[in-house]
This record gives sequence, structure tokens and C-alpha cells, in this order.
Amino acid sequence: MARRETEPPEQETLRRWEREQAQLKANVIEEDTEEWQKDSTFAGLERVGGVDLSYVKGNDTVACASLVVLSYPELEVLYEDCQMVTVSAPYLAGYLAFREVPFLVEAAQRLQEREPGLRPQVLLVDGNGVLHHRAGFGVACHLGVLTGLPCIGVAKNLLQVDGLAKDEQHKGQIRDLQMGGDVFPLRGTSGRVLGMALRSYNKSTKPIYVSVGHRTCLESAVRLVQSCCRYRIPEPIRQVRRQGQLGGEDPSLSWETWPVREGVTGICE
DNA sequence: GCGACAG
DNA sequence: ATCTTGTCGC
Repeated sequence: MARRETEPPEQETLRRWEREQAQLKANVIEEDTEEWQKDSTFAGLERVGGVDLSYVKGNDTVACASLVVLSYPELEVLYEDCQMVTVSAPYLAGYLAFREVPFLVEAAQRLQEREPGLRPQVLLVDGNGVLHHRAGFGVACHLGVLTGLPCIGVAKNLLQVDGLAKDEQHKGQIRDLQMGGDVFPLRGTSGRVLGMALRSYNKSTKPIYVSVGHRTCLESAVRLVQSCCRYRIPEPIRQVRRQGQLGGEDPSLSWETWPVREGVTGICE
């Protein structure tokens, strides 16, 4: 019988993870490093990626690790990959990367082997970048440093760190977002702007929370995310989540048949 | 004991 | 994250 629940981490494991975050943090680049980022229309940007893990209902350990690459600015799917995996680390706020990043790195490596020409020029990651506890090193930074790719963190909920809270002031700022593209900065008690709340399109009242992962500044990160939004969730993440949920539900994919799943893994024409 | 809690 | 019905607005 397959394991259905992850083990809670030992204190020692947490300390090790914190040391690892602090060490990798030194490699984060919170500035634009690509030519296309400097252009107001992102001229030269052709491929935007999205990564995600979606979980199978009722099981803490089985997940579908997915990666998609979309064309830019058309936002059409060029590549999609979905791989069933067994997760061992539990979900703990602040340590999400240790649960998900290993499988996302593998997905990026598969892409590099299969279709190096489709390597995304920037990756949107479900979760936060520098908007994070302690070291300020969320999953988007972690994945960025390990892959070397520019990464942007996109969270659907506010991670309440450094004094940030869903208080009345925050709710008022949300009410003041009038239309798609409106933003307000997320300034922590430390005075530092950790990210931006973005009303990603006109119909959605609830913002998304954008933060720097790697090789981008916050301004171009927000601008890029907004340019990828047809709905509240930016298209690369929306597409990769759809892909992952299909993988998790696919009845042809029994416990015995993975890790291979034909018809889902591979290049889309 | 109470609140917080990305995915 | 995932479980789930109806409901409100355009």
C-alpha cells in the first residue's frame, strides 16, 4: 500500500533547510538581466513558462508536476509536460520549496533534454519570491537559483510576513484598485517593498501578489505578469494548473503505470 | 490558549 | 492544495 501522508520534519531538518535557504539566497539577482526586460513592449521575449504541482485528492504524497511553455505575446501552448511524482516533504508555510522544487527542477531538466530550443526566457512560479519569511527566499527564488532562469513569484493569497497583514488598511488598498493593471506596493515593517498587489484584470476584485524570484526587478515582473493575464491567474500558471489537474484525474494513470503517461507528456503541436 | 498558515 | 452548491453580476 502506498504511503498517503508525509512525515512531519524534525527540528534538525528545519534548521538545515533554513541554512540552505540562507546560502542559496546569496545567489539571487533582484535586477533585470535580460535585454527584453528593458523594452516597454518586451521585444525579444518569445517564450514564457509556468510550473506547478497539483495534488491528487485525499493523498498528501501523490502529485502531478507540470511545466508549460507559452508563446509570447500570443500566450499559446508550445510545450507541456506532466509527470506523476511522490512527494516526501510536508507542506509547511515558509518551506514550500523543499516540497515542490525538486520536481520542478526535474521538469526543467526534461525540457532542456527534449527541446532545448523551447527553454522559457522567464518562469512564473505558483508562490512567492522575496516576499517570504526569514531569509526572504521563497519558492520562486529557490527555483530561479537552481535553474538559473529568470523567475517571478505569483501568489493567490497574501503571505503575512514582515508586518504585512490582511487588515483594514490592506482591505482598503484592495478596494482602491479600480481596474486591471492597478497595483499597490507591499511594504513590510522593515520599510522594504517585498512585492506588489496587482488587480490582474477588470473583472476580478481579488488581487494577486507578485514578487521577485530571480533575475528580474519588481517593476518588470509586475508588468510581465499583467501582460500575461486574460483572467485573474496569469495564463502560464492557469495553463499549467489545468494540465496538472488533468494528469491527477486521468483514470488511465493508475499507481502501476506511472511515471510514464503517454499523450500528456511531450510537445504540443 | 490563540492566531497564522504561499501551495 | 482539495473538498463542493449555489449564487451574484455582466
